[in-house]
Amino acid sequence: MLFSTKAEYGVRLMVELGRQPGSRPVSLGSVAEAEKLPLSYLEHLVAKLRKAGLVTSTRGAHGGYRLAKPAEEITMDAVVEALEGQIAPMECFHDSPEGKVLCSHESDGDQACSTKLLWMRVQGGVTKALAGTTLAELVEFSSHSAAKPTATVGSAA
Amino acid sequence: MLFSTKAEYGVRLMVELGRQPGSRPVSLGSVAEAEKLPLSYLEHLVAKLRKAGLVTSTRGAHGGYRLAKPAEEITMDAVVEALEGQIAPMECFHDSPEGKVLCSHESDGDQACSTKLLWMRVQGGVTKALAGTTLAELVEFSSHSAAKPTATVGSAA
DNA sequence: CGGATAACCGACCTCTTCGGTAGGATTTAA
DNA sequence: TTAAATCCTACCGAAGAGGTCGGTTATCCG
Repeated sequence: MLFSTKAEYGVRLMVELGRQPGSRPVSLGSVAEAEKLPLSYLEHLVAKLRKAGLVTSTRGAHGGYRLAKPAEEITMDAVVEALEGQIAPMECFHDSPEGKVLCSHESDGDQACSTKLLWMRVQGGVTKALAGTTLAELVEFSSHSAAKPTATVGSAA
Repeated sequence: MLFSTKAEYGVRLMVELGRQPGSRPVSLGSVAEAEKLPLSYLEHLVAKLRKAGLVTSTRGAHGGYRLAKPAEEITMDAVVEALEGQIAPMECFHDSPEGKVLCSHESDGDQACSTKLLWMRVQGGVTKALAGTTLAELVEFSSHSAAKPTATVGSAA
């Protein structure tokens, strides 16, 4: 599998937030209820999203989460990266400070390692797909066919 | 990480085989030597490649492995899939017998789950990148810049 | 024939991550 | 002041990653 359920659950969480009018915060409990996901696990995931500046939180009773930006401005590369960590096809891949792609096998001189071409293309394909998809698209897409349960704004359960 | 070192090592192994003239089999030992990879681990990987019909083996002294097809006809989606298993962005994704993409969250009716659009695009990007790259390209690419150690055809060490 | 070489095979082992639980502390609206 | 919510840290079982090891079989060469 390319990604774990962290990305899956996290994206669903974001979509759920994206469904809401936007003014009132949505409690994690209601999201967990709507998506049938374990609340305590979602807490871990939403923490990453918050640290990445994708959602904001308000504590206390009637608190909850809401999107930090309009859904049209949230691209999925940021979401997935917040949840899964840096998107690289392979261990040895990492972005250098100057934005270049490095492969740690190239330490001996700057000769290309035989797999670099391949992983570059793969990474390109993935980031293009992720960066080219906005949260708004997913919200729209999922609300089409679905009489899906939506998180209620009030208290859960 | 999208892929593990299984794909990395396996691809390097294939490239190493691709460098050879083609008639004589290359021993795993010499590949391990050239790429500085553990021989016993490579054995597991090459077994998968063999079962997938990508390499053929000849046993006994002066035995070894060679490509089952010319490098131009080997695309990397087959290689990576043989090593890593089915290429799917997410646990819930699997190809149905008829070639359709399924998402197990859709069991209740055929309504789209909110993440399907995203994962479809990601998978498309990956498979396009993999299927669009041949082993021959990688062999060519790696031999350009490199005074890389090549597996000797004879005995290792 | 008898080594030596190498492919084959399966059991095992350690370490990390995944997916999730538990318990508590803190903030805030009613 | 109490209930609802976020926040935080620790833990835990299962699974996979990345190897290692020992042995078996097949084949060439002298």
